[in-house]
Amino acid sequence: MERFHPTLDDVALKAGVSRAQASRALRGDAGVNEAKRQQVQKAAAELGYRANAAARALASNRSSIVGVMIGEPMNPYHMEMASAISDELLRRGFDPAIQLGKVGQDMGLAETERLLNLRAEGAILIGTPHDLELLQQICARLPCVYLGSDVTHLGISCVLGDDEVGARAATDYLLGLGHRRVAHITGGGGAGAGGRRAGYRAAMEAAGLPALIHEGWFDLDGGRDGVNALMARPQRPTAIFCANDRIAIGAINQLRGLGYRVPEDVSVVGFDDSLDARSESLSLTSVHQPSGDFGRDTVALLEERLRSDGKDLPATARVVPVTLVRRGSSAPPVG
Amino acid sequence: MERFHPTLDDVALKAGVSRAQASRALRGDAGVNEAKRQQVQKAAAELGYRANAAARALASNRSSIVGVMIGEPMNPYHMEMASAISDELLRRGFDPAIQLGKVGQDMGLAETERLLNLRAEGAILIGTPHDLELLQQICARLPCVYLGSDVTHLGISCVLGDDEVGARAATDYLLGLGHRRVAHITGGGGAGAGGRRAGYRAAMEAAGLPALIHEGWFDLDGGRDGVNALMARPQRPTAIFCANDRIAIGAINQLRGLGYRVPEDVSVVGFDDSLDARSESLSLTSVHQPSGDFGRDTVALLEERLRSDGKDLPATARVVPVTLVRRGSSAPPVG
DNA sequence: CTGTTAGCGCTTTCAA
DNA sequence: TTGAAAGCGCTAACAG
Repeated sequence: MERFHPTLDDVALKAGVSRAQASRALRGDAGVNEAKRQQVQKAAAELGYRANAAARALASNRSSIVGVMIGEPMNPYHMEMASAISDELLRRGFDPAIQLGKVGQDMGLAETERLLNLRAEGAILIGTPHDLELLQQICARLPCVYLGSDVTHLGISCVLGDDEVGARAATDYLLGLGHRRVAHITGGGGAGAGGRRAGYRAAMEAAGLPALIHEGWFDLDGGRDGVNALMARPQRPTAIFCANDRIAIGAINQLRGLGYRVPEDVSVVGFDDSLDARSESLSLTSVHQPSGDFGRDTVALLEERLRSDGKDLPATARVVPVTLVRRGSSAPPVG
Repeated sequence: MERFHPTLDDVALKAGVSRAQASRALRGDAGVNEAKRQQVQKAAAELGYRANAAARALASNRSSIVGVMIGEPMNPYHMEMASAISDELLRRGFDPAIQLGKVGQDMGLAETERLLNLRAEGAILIGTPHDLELLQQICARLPCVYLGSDVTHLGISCVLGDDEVGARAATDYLLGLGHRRVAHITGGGGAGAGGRRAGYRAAMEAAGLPALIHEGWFDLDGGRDGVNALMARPQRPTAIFCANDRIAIGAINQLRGLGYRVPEDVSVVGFDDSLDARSESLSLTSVHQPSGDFGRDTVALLEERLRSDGKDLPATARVVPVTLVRRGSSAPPVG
């Protein structure tokens, strides 16, 4: 239970330099005799010195803290993003303050308050809040980058996957396999749902086929309801493009429950390429959103805004390329 | 972008009291004239004052930070626990420092270092690390409570569900429905897997039936492989008790993919009662582990240890009662 | 009940 | 390249 923590003075004393020099040496400041730097580092290591984050923040007036608000912690893909972002923040010397959202509830002012108390330098918002009013209130108090959809029209910088291109690729792929009745279960008003709907629409239109849309929502039950509705139509689809993997998983489950085989009777394609999609159990064809790239871009964008300090940069949207990954849940139609 | 932050001096000045009194008033210390307290609070509110967490930590020598290490962020049930714990910490005035584990990788010294830098008062470990050596190293440096299985023999306090009773209840329930060939897909060496295996064994033995165990692991693919193996046996099971919901989901999916109906041909029961289990899509019968209770017990246990300060309390195990929730994935056997 | 006085452990001028 | 000195914003004795 490391109760005693050596201070910088202890290190300085042991290394035979002043506290100021010890501080510089440890932080890699220029202007320190290389030999002394070694001495200081050695002394620090021997004492098991670890800088007190609070003292450092107070003295330097820089907390290094960046809030990470996770809208849906129960959505594994959100967590994959969060994980990538957290790693990237750490790599760049920031200290992530992760906040977990509640089911069916936007994150909001309470979380922002906490970040303000911590003197967070900025925040990254993963698909939350949905409420744009709230989003603007948060962004007015803290430099933010929003992840999931384009909100530049609100003056907010963001990073998003190329939803439209991804959706179009998925739909075109199904059409290319020979499917004609390709349906789409949407993510309703969720982050990215709009672009995916548009991409699907565009692909169907280009093929001269009618769009077959069921308005759903980003969850298992969205997929289940979508399948129930779509398969009850006189003209049953032979392929379904789902707005995310969770919908796709719910859809496959329901299809199989109804006695349809996947992919023999119905092909299913998802979006996100989450860990579950990649599992053998599902082997879900899906649009891959590279979480690593999202992490890097998001942090880079935030850092840029942080560095620009006061000067209001125009809101930027970074669009991350996405790619279709073909797996076992899709095949040409039979007959 | 709230660049300016009023300090306690600003508040004190405005309220016409000393800084010390302002501090006491704001923190709810006893020994402050009630009228003055009001004044101070009013002044603070008007100025938009928010205490600087770093300064407070430095001066009081109490960070209020508690680390929360999440072993499998991509496991929604882990996140449900984490969410409950985070809420409870906040409620009790702690500041959760959430750390996300990587797939297939224990959390370890690097994360501990970070907590030590933050001068965290303690840590809560959710199902990580698996490596007991590592676990002990972490707990030697920071007051910890482990969540998921009994590790009191290592001198570490922990909170866990009543795995054995839960597993027994699930198995007895299936037996009570009339099933004779009840199989179990285990969680391998994962947290809680041992108790669940034992509970299943005990129930089968009490019924005078042979145990039908497939050693799996806590993931979708564990369920898939388990089903493939079990359904290939000459004596196919008519019911499967899975060591967690993820296994159950993989199992159901695979069963349906193979053409079996659930629950008509095979009943499936899970463990955890995660959000997904409760969804209509799955309607999974499962052993409910109340995340709220886990959160409260875990934080209470940690707080107790924190208060006891130096005096080494003996390691305690808090066992949380669990209950079976019957849903659509289980039914009496046909024929 | 209240104010004064010291720091907490670090960074950062400012001179040397 | 170095050290001395002055705080960062707050809490916690200690007197009144």
